[in-house]
Amino acid sequence: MRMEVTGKAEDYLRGIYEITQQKGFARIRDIANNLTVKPSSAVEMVRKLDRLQLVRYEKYGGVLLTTKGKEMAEVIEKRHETFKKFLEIILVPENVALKDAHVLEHRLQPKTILQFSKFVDFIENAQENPKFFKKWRIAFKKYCENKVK
Amino acid sequence: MRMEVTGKAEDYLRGIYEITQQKGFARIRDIANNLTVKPSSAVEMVRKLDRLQLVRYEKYGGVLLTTKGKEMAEVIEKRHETFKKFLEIILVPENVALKDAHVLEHRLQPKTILQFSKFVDFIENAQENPKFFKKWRIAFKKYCENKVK
DNA sequence: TGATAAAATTAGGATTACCTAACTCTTTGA
DNA sequence: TCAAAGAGTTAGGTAATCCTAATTTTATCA
Repeated sequence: MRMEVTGKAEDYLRGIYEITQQKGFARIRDIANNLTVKPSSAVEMVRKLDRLQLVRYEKYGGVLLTTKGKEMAEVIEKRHETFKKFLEIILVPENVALKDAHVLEHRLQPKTILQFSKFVDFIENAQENPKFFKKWRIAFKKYCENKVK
Repeated sequence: MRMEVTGKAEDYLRGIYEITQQKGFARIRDIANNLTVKPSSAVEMVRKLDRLQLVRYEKYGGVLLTTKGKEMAEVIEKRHETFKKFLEIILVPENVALKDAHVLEHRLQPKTILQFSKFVDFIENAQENPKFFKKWRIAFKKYCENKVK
């Protein structure tokens, strides 16, 4: 069995991170709910993450992120936020954006992710000329509304 | 064996379409090269596409798209172009964009794809106010150059 | 035309991720 | 405290893709 942090492993890591933020630790059941999989699938992945030293896990016990796992989860979380913001900017409805942000996160090369993130910053921050960007967003919204199809 | 047109099947379909545009038909070897897989993998997928009636294929013969397959490939191709253009707009280098456009295409929901495509149109066409958009693109480019990291 | 090279196919495996069903722990409340 | 109920685990499968190595078919050219 090869041991790599695949896209799915990252999803789980982010899920565990989110749960941990709320209640200090994660149970298999929480993880399964968060990822919308069966508990048996969650156990399988958690065992893998344990082998990779990204979480600490004991049978019938809670799941905790290791330092390494937490660091990785934070990078993943940030990337996730970038994609969520980006989808908001291009006016994807929130319920759709929520699912698709996950899809966008995996397998993109660092350079592409960087550019996504720069784009989001450019639009969001834009301290240099706030009016310009407000204008831009309004124009895009209008464009979407008119061209109905 | 369930029979669905998965993400990978779409990749193959687009590959076959591209090859067909150039030389009228596709051989297994061409397909394997286009997709960067071994010929044995190409055979496997081509057989699947044949079962789905998306290509016509005979052992040791060429591969042709059916009408249905061609229609589907055209939709896929257009979507692919949208993502490629989008990556150009956010200044992802072409060699990186080429690979990542593929990644972006799969599993996104129709609404999200529509918004990507509207965004690209908005930026590219922008007949209403060409200066505004030129300004926008230059501003984004500058933004990327300054904020080096 | 027949030997060799090239192309295509098949068989047999591997990987990732998911599931169901049966079991085993743990927790909880009467 | 002890029996259900709930949570977690395991075993055994499925599906999609890909691979290597062996085999078969087709093409080429001396």
